[in-house]
Amino acid sequence: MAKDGKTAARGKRERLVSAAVALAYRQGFARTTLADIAAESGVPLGNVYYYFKTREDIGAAVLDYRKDQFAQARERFAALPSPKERLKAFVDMTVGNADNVAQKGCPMGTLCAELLKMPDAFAEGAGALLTVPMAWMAEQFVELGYDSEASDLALKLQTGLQGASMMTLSARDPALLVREGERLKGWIEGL
Amino acid sequence: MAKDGKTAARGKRERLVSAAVALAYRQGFARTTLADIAAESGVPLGNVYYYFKTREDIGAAVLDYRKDQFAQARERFAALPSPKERLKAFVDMTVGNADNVAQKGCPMGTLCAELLKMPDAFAEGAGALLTVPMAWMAEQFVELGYDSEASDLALKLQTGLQGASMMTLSARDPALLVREGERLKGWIEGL
DNA sequence: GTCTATACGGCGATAGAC
DNA sequence: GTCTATCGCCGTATAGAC
Repeated sequence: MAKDGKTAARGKRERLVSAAVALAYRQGFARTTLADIAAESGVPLGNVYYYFKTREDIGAAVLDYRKDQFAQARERFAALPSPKERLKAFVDMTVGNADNVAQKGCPMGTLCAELLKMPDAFAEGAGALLTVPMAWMAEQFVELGYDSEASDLALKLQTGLQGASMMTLSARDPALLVREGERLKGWIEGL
Repeated sequence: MAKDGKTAARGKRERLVSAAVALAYRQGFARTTLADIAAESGVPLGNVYYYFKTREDIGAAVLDYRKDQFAQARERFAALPSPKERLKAFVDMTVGNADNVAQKGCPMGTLCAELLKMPDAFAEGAGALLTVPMAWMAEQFVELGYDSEASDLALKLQTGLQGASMMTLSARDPALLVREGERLKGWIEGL
């Protein structure tokens, strides 16, 4: 199956993006070279340019990957019966990554912070990594009947998760994020 | 006054560090070159190496500068009569920087996150940028009589500030940090 | 589509005159 | 202590054979 070039090409492109995402998360995008990405994905350096015209394009692909990651999670959460369960599932998703967060920070938050310090064209849209999930949270709170306060509550939840992620990273202690996650889930449950 | 070399040297060194700190805050340390720092401080490139053996040493100086910045704030806060006022002064310090935070994030938090992704030797001690202030907060809460919960309360405060800073950056809206700061000060006041 | 070889520029770092 | 000139490496990007 799928012996055609397009499929092979897509597979390689995906491997390149995966490698770039992993490396950008581990060591920051700025410090990630094309040689790093080529090595990690097993693609020869020169071939990278068949899939991406410039390094900047790879950065854009990394950003898109992370955005898509939330979009997919959002679809999974949509299957859950209540807004509270959906919100708690989001918290669980973050908490489930606690070990990584303690070493490399929140995948969305750290990428967002890094890209927003880059020249305008490149940074464009990086803020969405955190604001789009927050807007989704607000929708859930609306569904819970908190019309006027929905965006405040969403801000509070996303702030709590991001703050906890930052402190988890600085203290290098996953338990911290786990604990804050439990607290936030309790808060959601009690609303 | 101060015609001797040592003083001139110290002045130049300080200008170099100031430039490095500003550039690392604005565009990240990874993307900051020695040429950038030399240009911004008005020191010729070759002369930079009289003050710093390696680029890594400049990174260490930037980290030290930020650590010292808190140490100095801590001394100022010590003059305030009550723990609550000291804690609120800390919040005010962060909120007072809201316009910068909206563009470049928390000076401590973003540097901490960036350095902690670097090789071990370099990252060593970057976590202190957030954990040392948190430990100071805990001392204030102890003084308020919250012995057993002091570190939880400190974590909550620092988490709130860092989370608010991250969301302020991603939304590029200073008002967000101002609002969260007011909320946190109200919480402190009511303890 | 794939991969090797290489051009080109920029960056960290050094040499050495002043 | 100060500064110019420059070296060598590495990173992005391209040329061109297969």
